[in-house]
Amino acid sequence: MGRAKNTHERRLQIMKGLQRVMATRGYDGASIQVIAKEAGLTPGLVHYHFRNKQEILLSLLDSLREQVLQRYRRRIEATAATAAATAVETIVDANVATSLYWQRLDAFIDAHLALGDDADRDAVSCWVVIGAEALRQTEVREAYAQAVANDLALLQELVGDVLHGEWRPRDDARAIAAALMSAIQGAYQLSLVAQATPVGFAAPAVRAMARGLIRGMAHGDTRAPA
Amino acid sequence: MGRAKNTHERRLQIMKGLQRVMATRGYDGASIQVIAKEAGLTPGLVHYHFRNKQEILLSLLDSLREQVLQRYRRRIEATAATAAATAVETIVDANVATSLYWQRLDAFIDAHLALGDDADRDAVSCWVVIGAEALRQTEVREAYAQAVANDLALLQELVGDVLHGEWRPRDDARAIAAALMSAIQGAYQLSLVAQATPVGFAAPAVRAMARGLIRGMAHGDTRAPA
Amino acid sequence: MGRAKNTHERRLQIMKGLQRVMATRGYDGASIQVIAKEAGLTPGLVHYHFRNKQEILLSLLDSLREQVLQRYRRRIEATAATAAATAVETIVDANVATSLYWQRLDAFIDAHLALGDDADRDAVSCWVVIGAEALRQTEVREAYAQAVANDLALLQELVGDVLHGEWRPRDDARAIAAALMSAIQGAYQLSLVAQATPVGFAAPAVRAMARGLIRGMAHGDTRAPA
Amino acid sequence: MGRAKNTHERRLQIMKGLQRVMATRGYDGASIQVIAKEAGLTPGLVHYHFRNKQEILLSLLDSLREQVLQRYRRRIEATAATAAATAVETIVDANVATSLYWQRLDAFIDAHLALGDDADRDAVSCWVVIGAEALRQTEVREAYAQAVANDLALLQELVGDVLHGEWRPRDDARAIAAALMSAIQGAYQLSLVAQATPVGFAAPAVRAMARGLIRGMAHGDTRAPA
DNA sequence: GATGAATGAGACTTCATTCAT
DNA sequence: AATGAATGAAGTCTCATTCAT
Repeated sequence: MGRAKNTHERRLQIMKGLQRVMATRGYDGASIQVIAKEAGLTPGLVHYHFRNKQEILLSLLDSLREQVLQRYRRRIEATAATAAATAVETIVDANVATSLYWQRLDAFIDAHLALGDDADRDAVSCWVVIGAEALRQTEVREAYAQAVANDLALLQELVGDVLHGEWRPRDDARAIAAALMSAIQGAYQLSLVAQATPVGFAAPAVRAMARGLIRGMAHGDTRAPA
Repeated sequence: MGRAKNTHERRLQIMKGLQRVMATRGYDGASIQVIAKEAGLTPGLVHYHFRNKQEILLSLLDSLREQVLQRYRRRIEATAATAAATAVETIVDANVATSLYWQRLDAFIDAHLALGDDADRDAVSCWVVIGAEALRQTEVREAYAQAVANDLALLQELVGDVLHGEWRPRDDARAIAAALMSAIQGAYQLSLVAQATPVGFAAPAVRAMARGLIRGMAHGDTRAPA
Repeated sequence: MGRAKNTHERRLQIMKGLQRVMATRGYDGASIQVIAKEAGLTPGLVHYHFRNKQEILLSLLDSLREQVLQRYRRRIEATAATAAATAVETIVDANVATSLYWQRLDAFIDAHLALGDDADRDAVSCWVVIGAEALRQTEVREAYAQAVANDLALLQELVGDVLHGEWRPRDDARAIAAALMSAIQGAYQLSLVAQATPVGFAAPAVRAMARGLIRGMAHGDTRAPA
Repeated sequence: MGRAKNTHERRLQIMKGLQRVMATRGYDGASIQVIAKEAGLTPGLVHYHFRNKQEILLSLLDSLREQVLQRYRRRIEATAATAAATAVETIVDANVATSLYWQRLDAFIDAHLALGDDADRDAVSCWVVIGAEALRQTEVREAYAQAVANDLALLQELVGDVLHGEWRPRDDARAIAAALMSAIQGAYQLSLVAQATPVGFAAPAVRAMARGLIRGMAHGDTRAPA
C-alpha cells in the first residue's frame, strides 16, 4: 500500500515558504531552491506538489485573499456580539443601525491595513509584490483583478449600506469604494517602502478618509468651492 | 576632430526604452536585450552608456519624478494666467485666494493621475513597477523613498495652505497629505492592473477625497459617529 | 529512497578537469564551458557542485598541496624501509643518522620537482598558474601564501635537521629554506615555459643547490671572496 | 602637411600603462580601457599605435629585458670604475681578476632582484605575470623563452668566468646557471605573493646560493654524502 | 593623430524544470 | 512521496576591436 497522502499540508508549507521569501526578497528573489529551503523541503518536491512556480503564486493569492476575509469576518462577529449584548438592554433605533454599518466598514478597512503581528506584515508585503507581478503575467493579472473586484464588490456594498443608513442615495457607492480601495492599496505600498509615512498611520487615516469621502461627496462635489 | 558626444541622447533613448518595456513587462521582463531592441540599439551599447541595469532604473526614476514636477508647474502656470486675467475684473477677496490654493492642490493631483496620452500611461505603469522593485533593491528603495518624501513634502505644503485658507489649523496637514498620497499611489496600481476600477476615475475621485478629508478631518474625527 | 549523493566524485571530476585545462591554457583559458567539456559534464552541473569558479580553484589548490605531501610521505616511507633493512646488518652510527636527514630533504625536493608521469606535469603547470593568479585574487593569494608557508615550515625543519646532523647551528635554516623554496618555484616555471633549461635538470640541480647552500652558508658568506 | 609623429612616445606611454596595471591587476585585469586610462589616453588611440593587445605585451617584454640589462651594465660600470681606480695603485693579480668575476655575477643577480624603487617593483611583478601568461599564448611563450635564454647565456658566461678564475673547469657552468636562474625566477614570485619569505631576502640569498653552488658542485656532488 | 561610439562574441552565473533512484 | 543530480536556456556584464567623425 502507498504512503499516507499529505499533499494538502505540503502545499500549505510551500505557500508559506513563498510568502515569507517573497515578503523580503520579492518574487524573482524567490527561486524554487530558496522557497524549498524556507519550507524545509527539497526543490524536487516542490514540483511534485505544484505544476510550476506560477501555480504556487496563484494559490498563495487565493490564500491571502482568504486570510483577509477571515480577518474581516472575525471582526464583524466581534462587533455583532457586542451589538447583541447591547441590544438586550437598549432600544434598537436607527442610530444603532447606522453605527453597525460604520463598524462593518471599519472592520473591512482594519482587516486590510491593521498590522497586528509579523505574519500579517508578510501578507501585506506579498500583496504589493503580487500587485506588481500582475503587470507581467497575464494569469496572475486575471486572478489579481478578480480578487480586487471581489473585494471591491464587498466594499461597495458596505459603503452603500452606510450611505443608505444616512438616508442618502447609494449612487456614489461605487466611486467611493474605488477611491477607498485605492487608498488601501497605496497605503500598503507606502507603508512598506517609504518610511516617509508615519508608521501605523494607515488604518485610522483611511477610516478618516471614508468619513470625509462619504460626507464630502454627498453633494457630488469635485470642484473647488466658489 | 574626434567623434561627437551623444551620450546624453543615448541615455535618454535607453531610458525611454526601459520605460516602454517596463510598463508592459515589468522590471525583470526588461532584459538588456529587450531594452536595447526597443531602443533600436545593441546590448553592448547599453552597457557602454550605463554601468549596469540598476543605473538605468535610477535614472529613469529621476526622470519620471521630473516629468511629474513639470506637469505640475505647467498646470500651476496655466491657472496663474487665468487668475491674473480674472483678477482685472473681479474684486480680489479671500475667496479668490482660497480658490487658488485649491487649484494648486488639484493641479498636484492631476499632474500625478491625469492620463493624457500614451506616454503618460507608460510613466504611470513604471512608477508602480518601480515601487514594487523598491522592495528588493536597497538603492532603488532609497531613491524611491526620497522621491516620495519630496512629493509628500510639497503635498503637505499645499494641503497646509488650503487649511490655512479656510481659517483652520495646519496641524493635520501631514496626515492628510499622507492619506492623499496613498490614494494616488493606489490609484496608479488599480488603474493599471484591475479593470475593476472605472477608467479615468482616478483624478476626480482623489480630488473628491481631498475635499472630504480636509473637511471631514477638521474635527479629528476617525471614529464611527455615535 | 532518493537519489544517491555523488557530490564528492563530481567535485573531484571537475577539479581534475580544471587541472588539465589550466595546465595547457591557463586560468582564464579555463572557462566553465571548457572545464565542463573536459570533465564530460554540462556547464550547469559545474555550478551545481561549486558555488563559483574560484571555489574550484581553491579546492584544486588544496588537492595539489595534498598530492605533494603524499608524494613526500611515500618517499620517506620508502627510505625508512630501506634504512630499517640496512640497520639490521650495520652499525648505527652518526653517519647513518646524517644520511637520513639528507634523504628526507632530498625526498622533499623530489616530491616537488620530479616529473614522473603526465599527471604530475599537469600539477606542476597548475602550480605555476595558480602562483600567478594569486597576484590578482585576494582569496587565492591567501590560500596560496598559506600553502607556501606550510611547505616552507616543513622545509625549514628538514634543513635544520641536516644542519644539526652536521654539528652546525640551526640559525641559517630559515634563509636556506627560503632560498631552496625559491629555486623550486623557479624551476617549476622555467621547466614549463622555457625550453632553455635542460629537461629534468630540476631535481638534481636543486639537490646540488641544497648541498652547496648548506655548506656554503656555513660561514654566512654572501660577499665576493677577497 | 600632417602633424608631427609621436608614435614612439605614445607607444612608451602605453607600455608603461600596461606595466603599471599588470603589476597590480594581472594581465586579464588589464583591459584596453584600463590601460588607456592609466596612460592618460583614449582606448581608440591604443589600437592606433598597436595592432592588438598582445603586441603591447610583447613590446613590454622587450622593454623589461632591456631595463634589466641596463641595470646590469650600470652596475658593471660602477664596479669597473672602482676597479680601475684601485688598479692604479695596486698590483693587479689573480685575486683581483677573480674578484672582478664575482662582482659581475653579483651585479647580474642584483640587477634582477634588488628592489630599489617602485618602478622596479612593478617590473618584477610584470615579469612574473608574463611568465604565467607565457603558458597560454604561444607567441608570448616564444618571446619569453627567448628572453630567458638570452639571460641564461649571459649568466652562463659569468659563471664560467668565475669557475675559470678559480682554476676550475667550465663544464658545470650551464647547470649552475640554470639553477641560479631558477632561484631568481622563484624569488620573484615568492617575494610578491607569499609574505612567507622575508622581505629583501632575495638578492643576498641568491648570491649565497651562487657561492654554495659553485663550490659545492665543484665535485659534481648531487648525492647524499655517505 | 585622436576621439569616443558601436559591435559582437563570450564569460560567469542563476534557475525552472525534469529525471533517475 | 521524496531526494538530489542534471539540463539548457537565459540573463548581466566585459572587452578587444572596428569605425565614423
